[in-house]
Amino acid sequence: MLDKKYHAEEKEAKWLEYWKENKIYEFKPDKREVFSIDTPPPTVNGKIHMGHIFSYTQTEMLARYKRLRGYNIFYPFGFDDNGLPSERLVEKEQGKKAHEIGREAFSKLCYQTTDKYESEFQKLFSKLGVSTDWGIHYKTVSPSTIKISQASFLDLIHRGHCYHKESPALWCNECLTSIAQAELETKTIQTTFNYIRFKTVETKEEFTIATTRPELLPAIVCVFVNPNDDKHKSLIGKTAHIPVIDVHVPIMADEKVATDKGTGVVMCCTFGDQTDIEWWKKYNLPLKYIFTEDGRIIDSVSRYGGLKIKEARKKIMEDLQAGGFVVKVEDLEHEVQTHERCGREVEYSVMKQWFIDIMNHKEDFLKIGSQIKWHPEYMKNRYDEWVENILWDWCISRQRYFGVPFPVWYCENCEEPIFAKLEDLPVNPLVDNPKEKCPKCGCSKFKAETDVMDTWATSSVTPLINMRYGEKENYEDILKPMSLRTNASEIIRTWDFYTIVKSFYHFGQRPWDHVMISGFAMASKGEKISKSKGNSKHEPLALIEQYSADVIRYWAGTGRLGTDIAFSEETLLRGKKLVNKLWNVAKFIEMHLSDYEDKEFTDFEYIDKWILGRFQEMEKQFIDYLEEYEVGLALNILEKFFWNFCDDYIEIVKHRLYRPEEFGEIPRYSGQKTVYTLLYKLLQDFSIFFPFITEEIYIELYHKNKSIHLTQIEPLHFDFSKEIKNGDCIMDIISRSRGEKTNHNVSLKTPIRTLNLSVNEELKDAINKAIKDFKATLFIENLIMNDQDTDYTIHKIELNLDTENKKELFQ
RNA sequence: GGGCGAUUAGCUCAGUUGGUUAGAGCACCUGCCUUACAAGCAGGGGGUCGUAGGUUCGAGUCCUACAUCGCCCACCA
Repeated sequence: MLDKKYHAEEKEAKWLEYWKENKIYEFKPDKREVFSIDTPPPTVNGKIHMGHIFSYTQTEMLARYKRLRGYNIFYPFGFDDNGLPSERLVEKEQGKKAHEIGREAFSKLCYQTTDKYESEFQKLFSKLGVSTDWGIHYKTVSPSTIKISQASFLDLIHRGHCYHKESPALWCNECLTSIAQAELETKTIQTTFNYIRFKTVETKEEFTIATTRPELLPAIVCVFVNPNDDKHKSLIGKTAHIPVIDVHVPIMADEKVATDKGTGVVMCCTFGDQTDIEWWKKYNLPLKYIFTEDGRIIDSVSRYGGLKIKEARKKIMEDLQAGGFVVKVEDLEHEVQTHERCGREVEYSVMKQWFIDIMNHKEDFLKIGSQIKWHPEYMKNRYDEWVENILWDWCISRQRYFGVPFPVWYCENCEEPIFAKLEDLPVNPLVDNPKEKCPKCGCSKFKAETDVMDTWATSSVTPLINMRYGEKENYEDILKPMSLRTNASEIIRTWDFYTIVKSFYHFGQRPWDHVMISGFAMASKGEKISKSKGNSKHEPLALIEQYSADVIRYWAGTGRLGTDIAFSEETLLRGKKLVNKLWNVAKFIEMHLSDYEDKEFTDFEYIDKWILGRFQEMEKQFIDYLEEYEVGLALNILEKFFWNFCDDYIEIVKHRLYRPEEFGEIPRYSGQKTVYTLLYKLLQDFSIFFPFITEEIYIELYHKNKSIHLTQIEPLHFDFSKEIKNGDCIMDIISRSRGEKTNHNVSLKTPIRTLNLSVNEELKDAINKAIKDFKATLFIENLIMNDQDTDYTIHKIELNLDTENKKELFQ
């Protein structure tokens, strides 16, 4: 017996335990086709908010759908715990920088901290009913992951797609590491645009350069003007004198100089921006690197050496002012590139870094991108745009501690890099040593590579981790490619792109068949959840306690794919009502199934055919939506059908279920069979969204299988199109008649003395077939039906307002 | 500046390939104790579908421009 009230907290805990014990979501290869999901390993950065719930739930629902369609689901969860995000978390918690703590101690703290947060994440996702197999979950710092990540690196080295080179790289002087282009975030800042007067050495001709970064004056290696710029043509070929710094540099011409920006004269520094690097390469300019790695001017620059970048900017401006070199200073709002992890403006550094070749294979990456089906389709543009516009090879080395070490040493004598052997992985070059002498010079002393890999270098191999790449017992056959990758749009350029890069290099093929892109959870409309604003007032665990996991899932499951969703108490309330209704209707149906035995039966009442037909129609659309990964739209139509089922159909069939002596045993059985069938199917469909309450009802009422989540959706195949059409008309008439009662402010049980209709032949036939249901539902005493060609016309609804009659009816 | 998306009732959102009177929930109003559910049921009011053009017999839906918002990218001279 179902309880009178559904107590979510108690039941949800019960079913979580049950699923775990019975290994309901365990992955075991068998004859079934595998549907594999590459779900984002969340960054373990300490904060769990509603956004996490949202982005994982839609994927989870898809896993449940595919499971119900007979697929063997491979759905491992992971945690992205290596790299800079974890380091920053630890530094924040400790109130100390990594280098102050020391490499080994710091790594230890990172492991401890990420473990702690991972268990919190796991707890949350479990509570949500995420149907992952926790037995195959992974971390991006475990020995087995490090091994795969290192193997991936070595494979790329051997295939010639990865190289070590001294080259300008983006540098963060807060995190003290190089970073990749994908880690940049644009920020708008207030600054000043400084117009500075220069002179040519030869003719003392004056010209002005506008710059936001006067502290780069000591790094100027060249001045550029546009060759077609009449105003500045005369400068070309002359020598510029840099004020205050007192250095001479050549003035050259380049098409890239825009005449309408600033003054049309540009200083080229090594390095101030991307264009500087291009010019540096193109014209083979000297290198004047003036910043230390922690963001100060190097000591060899006189007057400004040792100053922080911003201090130097201030001081040099003072000096320029004093010398009369400043023409004017304008306030300027402009955008700068910052490091997404810390917000610090990025600089450029020149040092040896490990790069993965991107620029030579852009066409291939675009081709692979188009072999993948993107949901929604327009998200593919984001990918294409990114690939088309990318400018740098992928820098994967980071001058940090907590990450996957490069399996590399360098010969102390000849600098030759020595790579670890595949069979020795994982290795830590700081601890382990090469087993052979340097093949080049025979030296046996080595320096370890101290850099670690960028976190994306590892998270880009999640398909390889999943398939246990390089292991004897692996899933390479089943997971090449995986079925589905899901993530939000912001990491198309990183996670999706890098995974495609690696898959292409390792296997020459796409990593997955489908990519599903979700939107973001917003704190409210137009307001992204952000830690700095602290606008995610709702703690996920508290919300689950308050509303139940099923209801939270309802919120997360609404809306269209790729579209942002606002946090909304109203939506939660709506979900709560829906869950409650499901419980109540199940109770009602249970009540009428005590003597029910399921058997073959085709002699359905007309109205039963109508609702079965309507369900079949709805479920077809429901499945179509889910096949397009439109979880929210599927839920939408299911919900709509369900309320109609309760309010319309159940109200009609009640009489038959309660009073077989009046309406007959067979019509009652027809009703029982209908509600038995439909509740089962509704539970299956709803189980995608509400795994807990549907399980509770299923086990109590059906229990044909160990769990509803192991059943299969088998679409109905009735041919009830006529019944659907005429049944809808009957429902219209019922609805209009009920309206008439309401408009008279009387109960719906008020009898109708006379209902006078004209109907077409087909509808007349339908009403006659459903006559008992029709009359009983509306309490019709007298039905008059005339003929007409069009569907129907209601001529008169005369209510019987006589209280005496009403009394009789209640008895 | 480039790309993509969004703009529909007071609020949160649906509206499939263009086809009668534009839908739902919440909120609001009016009724109804109806042998599952008052966390319910039956009704009602409320929308020039962002703006302006265009295509069409017909446009919320297709095209063009513009506006506003969001995301991604480029812009440090």
